Amino acid sequence: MPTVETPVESMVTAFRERCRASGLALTHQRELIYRAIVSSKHHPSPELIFDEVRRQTPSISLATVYKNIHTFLEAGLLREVSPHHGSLRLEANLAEHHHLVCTRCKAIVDLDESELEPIHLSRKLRAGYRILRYTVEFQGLCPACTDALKTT
Amino acid sequence: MPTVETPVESMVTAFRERCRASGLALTHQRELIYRAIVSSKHHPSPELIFDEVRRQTPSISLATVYKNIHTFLEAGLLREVSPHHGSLRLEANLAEHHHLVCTRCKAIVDLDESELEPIHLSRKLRAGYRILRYTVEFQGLCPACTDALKTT
DNA sequence: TTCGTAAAGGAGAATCATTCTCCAACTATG
DNA sequence: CATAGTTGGAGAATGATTCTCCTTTACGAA
Repeated sequence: MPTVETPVESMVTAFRERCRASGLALTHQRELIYRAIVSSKHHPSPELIFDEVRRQTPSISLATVYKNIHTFLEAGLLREVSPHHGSLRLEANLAEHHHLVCTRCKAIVDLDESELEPIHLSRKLRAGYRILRYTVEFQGLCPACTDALKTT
Repeated sequence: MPTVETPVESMVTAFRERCRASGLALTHQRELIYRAIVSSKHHPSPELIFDEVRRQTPSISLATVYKNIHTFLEAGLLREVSPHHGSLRLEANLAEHHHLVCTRCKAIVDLDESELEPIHLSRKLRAGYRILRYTVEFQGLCPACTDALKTT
């Protein structure tokens, strides 16, 4: 009689199917990397994933971890937590406002607080957290990139 | 008769006062760097600020730009657009959810969509943008860091 | 104003994250 | 199990950021 799959296992199963559907070879390393990310309760960096995965397969290379992370991001199997992590980006506008981030050209446009209704938490936030502020990050395409993709 | 200050000039004036109040020496380079950021309509990277500032003072060093950005961030004169830009951070959870980011230890915790009321835009977003999704980034302190700061 | 001192700047090396190159090993298939 | 096309491994290369070390500057006191 079949055992109920744990959430991690069912995600790994789905992962295998999606690899097959996308024509991605199902290698030992890929499954380890994906499994490490799914199993993590945090939002691990490539370096952390590498450390984890290396415990199972010490010969794995950091470059392999990076390559597969990008492969998985393109296939939509993973998501990047920060839409603009590559380089420090600064602003002097200290008023509450939000951001529109173009996923293609990485432009960031301000959206004033007044353009949005206030956000309400429907439950008390977890005990022990001290929330100082929030920002809404909208992801999408800016006008120039919307056009560029139409033309292509 | 006094001229009305432009927004940029009034921010630079406030900047000078806040430097004095914080005991920061008011150098030529600092004012140039701050002015470059305030004048930018985008959210510039250190490299872009350097390029801009170098047009006025070709001898300025990139290290000076970085050092002062950090000084300004600590003094609360600037804000970092991304709360976690240093390294790629990943997640396999593709469902809509939000993040609590600890500004001290950089931990990122998930907050389910159901813990928040839906967000409504009170006006039509700027024409030409194509919004795909949004994420609310809450910034604050996690329980461990809240305790750590109490003790210190 | 001039000076002394602490703070800040400049140049380039060092470090850290990420990507690339190139060749060997492996997966999927027949 | 042979083969073609992917993928993996190792280390060099690149890009962003920080550090080191020495020189210059800002600014309060004389």
